[in-house]
Amino acid sequence: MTNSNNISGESLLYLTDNQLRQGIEAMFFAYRGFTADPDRILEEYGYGRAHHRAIHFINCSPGTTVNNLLNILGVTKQSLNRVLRTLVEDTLVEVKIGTRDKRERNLFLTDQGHELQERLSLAQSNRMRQAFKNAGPSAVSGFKTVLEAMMDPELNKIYLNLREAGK
Amino acid sequence: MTNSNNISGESLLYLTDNQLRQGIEAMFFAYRGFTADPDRILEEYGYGRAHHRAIHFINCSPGTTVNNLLNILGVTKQSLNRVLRTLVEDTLVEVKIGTRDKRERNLFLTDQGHELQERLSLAQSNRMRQAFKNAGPSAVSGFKTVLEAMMDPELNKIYLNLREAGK
DNA sequence: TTACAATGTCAACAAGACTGACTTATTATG
DNA sequence: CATAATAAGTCAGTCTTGTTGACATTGTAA
Repeated sequence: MTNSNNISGESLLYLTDNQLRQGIEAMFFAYRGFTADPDRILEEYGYGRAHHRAIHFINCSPGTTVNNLLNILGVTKQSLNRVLRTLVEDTLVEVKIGTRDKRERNLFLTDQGHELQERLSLAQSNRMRQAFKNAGPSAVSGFKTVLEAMMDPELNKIYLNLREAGK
Repeated sequence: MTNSNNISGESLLYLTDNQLRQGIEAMFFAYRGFTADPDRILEEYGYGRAHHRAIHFINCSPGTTVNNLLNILGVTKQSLNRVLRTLVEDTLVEVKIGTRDKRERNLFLTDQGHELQERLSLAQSNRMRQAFKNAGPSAVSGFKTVLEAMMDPELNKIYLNLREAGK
């Protein structure tokens, strides 16, 4: 069994090199599963994960600014702009000049954008729902606890802010 | 609190759209933390994540073949070969002609390769150890359970094989 | 001997990240 | 008001890492 050398109890065992290595590999393989379903949908549109991320976070925070999105995504202005430009050209994203500060651009999904967003979200949520169902509530709680502890502190802040924004 | 609308108990609440969305975002932000430390080390060498992955799995299964590595990594022969070639040129990886089947190439880390592997592993493990420590044993168990449920079935098989190989 | 398999290689291409430099509006500050 | 700072967009060039397709080499198996 996995616990053949469990002499000192789980509280000590769970930090062995082997357990850590398994954690690393679990992240690697699970992340591939995590992105596999949306990737197939995006391919139809000629889009990539960068488009997915932009759509996801514009949907979460409608009216968000470009700068805000840059902070969340952690990429350069030039990199985001390329993606944003195609989404605007394809009328999935709408750009409105800021009301308070006219330098800012507020980003919104169009109806078409929402349509794709929902397809992507459904595909990704279905897999996560299935995983959560199989694992059970307490496993889900542990899953989130570990992931939150694994984030960089600034990213954890952003994550928690989004959490509140989602009511 | 997060449970302000917890009327029907956790067993029903944990599958709401919001909980699923949070799971998706947790994966996104945690994966960035997961790769941040190794990325900084790899930069010194002019390497990328592709090199890290190759080094990791050669270390786990010394003497593995190219085909085997292709299955694990899920990339094309050409893509892996480019990475492998630089690692061999830099004498981090050694290639030996197969004994059973002389068409096969068995891959090993050199001493230099082990050195980098240990630096990378240490950096990544440290973060995971910290996360595991903060979260506690039962959270770690839940973390792995959910990740395993999230993998594609074939990837889960590969993951479980590696788990056994690691004693 | 012929077919198949494992590997390596060449070329061309694309997504998506980066840096650096520069422009255009607009706002804030002295 | 003039100047500095900010938000955004753009152009050009580079890098990594993935892709296809075609082809060569070597070794195994039918």
